[in-house]
Amino acid sequence: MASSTEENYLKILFNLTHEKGEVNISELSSQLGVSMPTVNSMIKNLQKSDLVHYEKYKPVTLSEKGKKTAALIVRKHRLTEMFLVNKMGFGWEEVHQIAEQVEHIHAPKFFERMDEMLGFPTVDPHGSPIPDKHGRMQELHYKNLSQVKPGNQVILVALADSSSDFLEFLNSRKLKLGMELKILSKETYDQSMIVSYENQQSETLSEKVCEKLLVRSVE
Amino acid sequence: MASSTEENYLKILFNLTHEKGEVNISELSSQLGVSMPTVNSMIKNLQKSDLVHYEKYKPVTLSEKGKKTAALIVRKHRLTEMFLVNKMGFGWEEVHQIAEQVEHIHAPKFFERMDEMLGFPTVDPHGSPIPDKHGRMQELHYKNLSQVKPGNQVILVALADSSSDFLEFLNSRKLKLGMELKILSKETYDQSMIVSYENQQSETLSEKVCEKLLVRSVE
DNA sequence: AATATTTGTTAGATAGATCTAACTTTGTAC
DNA sequence: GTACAAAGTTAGATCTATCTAACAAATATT
Ligand SMILES: [Mn+2]
Ligand SMILES: [Mn+2]
Ligand SMILES: [Mn+2]
Ligand SMILES: [Mn+2]
Repeated sequence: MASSTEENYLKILFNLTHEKGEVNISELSSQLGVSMPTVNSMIKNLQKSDLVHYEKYKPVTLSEKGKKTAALIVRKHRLTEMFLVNKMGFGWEEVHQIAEQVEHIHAPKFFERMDEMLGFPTVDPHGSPIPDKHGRMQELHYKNLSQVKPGNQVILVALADSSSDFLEFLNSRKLKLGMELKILSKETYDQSMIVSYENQQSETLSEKVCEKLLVRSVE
Repeated sequence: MASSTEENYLKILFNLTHEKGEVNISELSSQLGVSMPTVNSMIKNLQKSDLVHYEKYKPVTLSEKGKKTAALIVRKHRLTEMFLVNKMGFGWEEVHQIAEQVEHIHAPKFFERMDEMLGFPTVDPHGSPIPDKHGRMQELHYKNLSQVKPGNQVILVALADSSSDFLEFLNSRKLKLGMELKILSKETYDQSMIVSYENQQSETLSEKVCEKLLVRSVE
């Protein structure tokens, strides 16, 4: 069985693969906060357990076994976040650090029970998909709000950044998933947008923020 | 901060202190499933952090700091067991192994929230007291059922053994905490007792079982 | 009291996860 | 196409948690 340390490597490998396609040693090093030699030796280790494919000086890729293992950890992480928000009353900005620890618990029934109590959710509180119990995750490709043309109306469905800083920013602007947003205008100089939501307030959102808001069109 | 390993040593030290008064290296060794030299070196380690008092060839005792640290881990363990039973629908025989892992999570709000949701319970699903958030635990000294005289009526309030084997045995006899029991008779040869509960069935319980059932008198 | 058993300690080894320093390979810029 | 910078590797050290083998102290048995 993989140690917590190994599990953290696999999970970051899994997330970086989906975000950027390729994963190299220096990226892992900075994401994990450990030195490159440490990553190098751990990767050799994971290779011995057939969890990754690796050749000297080439990017690291997860094996099928590694992908499934990683997906099941991500599943535990996201189910935990959902449970903390929906069943225990935490804010979406508070749950990541707790889930980071709970994801390493080995107790299948514990997570099955969470899943049941939550009604088998398919996304976490930040809109990220929850892999199923076989480790299959649907790839959701949403638009950035920054790519939407003025006059259009969309629904906020997920976030490309779940850092607590960003989540607190969204709290301060009363932005929540599921909200309908209408793009009133876009400033050509800095790409900032004026957005109104649900007939109430309207806010100016910088390009940086709009790039992190993932939306789908109102059908 | 103490590692999970150190936390497990402290917790067992805490429990053994309450059960037997003294704690020696070989007892720790067998309870933890590690060799005596391993315990010896870990105890020196805990001593360096002022968590235990220790002199060569003498029993180990927790320092005040160690007692409080241990009590707070026991608190997390027992709150978790209570949460799993009362809020997640687990049986009392299923929760110990999960709590053994969850107790090492560092997230005060997580356990405070459990506590609130449970209505600030004072005992766990096996009747063991839950230390308060300052690490103070009330010492409950109940009678053994085996010490009760025939004809008397008592309430089952706690267990001196929470192993899943024993809990499954209790399940099979439909014994639950809070039940009123009446001692019908006691066999002088083997100290077994015939006990009736709540007017329904009556069961013969061996001495071994009666010693593990903690009761208080019906007032 | 002498001996045997149990309990505890010391020494030395190993495995996992990490580091720094030094070196090598790969990729980029001129 | 040489030279520089960035990325990656190797070697060697450290710290934690564990083990076994050998020895020592405390306790129990006869
Ligand atoms: Mn998260
Ligand atoms: Mn983690
Ligand atoms: Mn327990
Ligand atoms: Mn534990």
